Amino acid sequence: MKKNDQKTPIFDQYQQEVMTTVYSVLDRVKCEMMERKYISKEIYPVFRIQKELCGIVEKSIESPGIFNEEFDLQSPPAYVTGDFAIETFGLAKKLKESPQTLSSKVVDGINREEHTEFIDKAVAVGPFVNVEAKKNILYASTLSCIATLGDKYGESDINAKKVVVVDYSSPNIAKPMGIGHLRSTIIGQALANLYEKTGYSVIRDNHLGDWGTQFGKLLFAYKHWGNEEDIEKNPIEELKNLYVKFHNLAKDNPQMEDEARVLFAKLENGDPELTILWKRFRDWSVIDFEKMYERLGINFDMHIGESFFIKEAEKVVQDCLSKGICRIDDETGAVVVDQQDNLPSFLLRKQDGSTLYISRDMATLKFRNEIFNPETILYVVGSEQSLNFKQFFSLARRAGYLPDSVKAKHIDFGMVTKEGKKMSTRRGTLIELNDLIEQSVEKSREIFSKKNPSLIGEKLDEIFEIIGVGAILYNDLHQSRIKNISFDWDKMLDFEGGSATYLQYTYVRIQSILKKIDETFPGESDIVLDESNICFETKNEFSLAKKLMEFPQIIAKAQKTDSPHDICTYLEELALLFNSFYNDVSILKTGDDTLRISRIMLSRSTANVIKNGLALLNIRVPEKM
RNA sequence: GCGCUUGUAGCUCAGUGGAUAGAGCAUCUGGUUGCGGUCCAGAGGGUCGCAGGUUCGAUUCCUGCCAAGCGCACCA
Repeated sequence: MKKNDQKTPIFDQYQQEVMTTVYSVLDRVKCEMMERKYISKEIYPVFRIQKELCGIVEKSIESPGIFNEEFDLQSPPAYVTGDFAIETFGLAKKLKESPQTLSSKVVDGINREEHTEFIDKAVAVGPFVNVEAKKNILYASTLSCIATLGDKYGESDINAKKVVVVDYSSPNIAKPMGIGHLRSTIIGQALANLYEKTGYSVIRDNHLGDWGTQFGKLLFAYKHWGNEEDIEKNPIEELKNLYVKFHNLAKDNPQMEDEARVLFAKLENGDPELTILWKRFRDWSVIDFEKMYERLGINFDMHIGESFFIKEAEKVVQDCLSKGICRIDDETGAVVVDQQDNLPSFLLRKQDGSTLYISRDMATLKFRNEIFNPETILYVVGSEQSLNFKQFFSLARRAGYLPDSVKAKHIDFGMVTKEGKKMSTRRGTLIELNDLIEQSVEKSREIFSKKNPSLIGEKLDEIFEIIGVGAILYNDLHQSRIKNISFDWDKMLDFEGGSATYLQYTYVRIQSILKKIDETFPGESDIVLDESNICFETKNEFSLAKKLMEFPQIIAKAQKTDSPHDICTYLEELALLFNSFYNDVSILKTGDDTLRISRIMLSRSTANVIKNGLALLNIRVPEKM
């Protein structure tokens, strides 16, 4: 079918708007590359210790560079004395020596070293080396580092000057956004934050599902049952009703699907009337989505969407045909990509000539590479699409749209299920995001106004909003991505144990302590002691500081493995350690001035890290609750 | 039928080629006249789905099987 390139003025105007946004994002990224002040990895005690220990170990076994920069700082099990542990099995294999020989060599090397910054001494236990740190140095430099960096503690330059495009949320415009798209939105935003904090310049792209056969369906429904008045009043609700009505009737009238496809093909050929309608649907939806994004604290650089790429998608098909990696099917006339790399064959263009998801995605990929030159592209999309992404990446590599230098990752995640079944618009089991947020916020209002009746004032609504929204975000992020989440109102709104609320509460409690301190010892809550004066007394205090020290490393690992839930696990452990410390000693009653102020610094550092950690997950902390 | 993912404590989930597999909830015991108990400490509870294999060592890697979920061209 011959393409009609005469788009309506509306479409042209829309394309120009998109390009304006794209170039402003590009400017921002270029600027960032030149001017961003990165926090050097080298200033963090955790990385300095790692480097020091690695150096000594390599020296003591006379094998410089053997770790190849992959030396991991591990902690020994709880029942073993020692701050760090090294196991020599791996080395033994590489060097063809016995683990025991190596561990005693390493221990000798460590104990022989005189001018160390953090490392004190070591003992060998069979194949293990248990290392003791200079505890006071580790403790003081960690607290001092946090006090200096504040909100920036944890950021690093590990991935400085690299660009990542994160493609996430990507709701379909013809449908209301439900809890399924929430996962992509939340995970994508957390990953974008993680990448940014390790040095990446991040481009956040909401690749709207604003094209495709579902628009044919919506146009069909609108033409048959659409009521202007109702739509004006409540556009999103009415569009949803139309969509559901279509599906209900199409079950018994399969020809409706064909008619919808015809309408979509007309739209793709630039039918002016349909284009105007399409643009209206799109605008309404975007406005509606924006409200939700704002509430969840999600921010995108652009909402380009698939519709932008339809012309280029056709060129992609032509290009692939000329490169001989796909063919026109003799019988149907559709464009087919044959079985390759053990992947089943699939279509690149429909029989009626209109584009498909994968051809538009190919064009999108080409565009992103040409304009932004990214090091990595993340596609945050549910795992039910994993076959599609394998086909897409395989085709893109063969077509030369995805050079080996560019990493493309499908960040997959499990579904949100209800009673073991996927929730969907069609089944009517979809829970809408608005309802979810409302209910969560209401629940937090209910619980906290009862628990803490003294909580009054104008900021109350904001506090409940922070708690309610935090509970939703955390519920989604605290378990590993890949697993299905079974949807359960009670669990989602459970504010106990391993929840955002527990972490927020710990933060608030620290703020309260600091306030109390200022009443008794005015001005002490924000004193920063000189490193040489910072001290501690109990084991709990040290364990807490050691945990605080690990934070930058945890961020690096969470980014590297695309696992926001590592941050959750870490924060829960941290909060537990703080609560132990809190239970153990009274800061207010600490008589010794430097010890008391050190403890205040420790508490403030903990609050700081909880805040920074939750911020990575897009969760805010209230000042009271 | 083929492919992908998952299977760890009663429940929800972490974790790992190596030292005695961990949290939260639930159950039981103890602490607290507090810096906000939405806390802390402790106990019980596990053949890490089953069976083989690789390895000095496997819950982790490989193979087979069982169970659940998802996917397998004109949807996205």
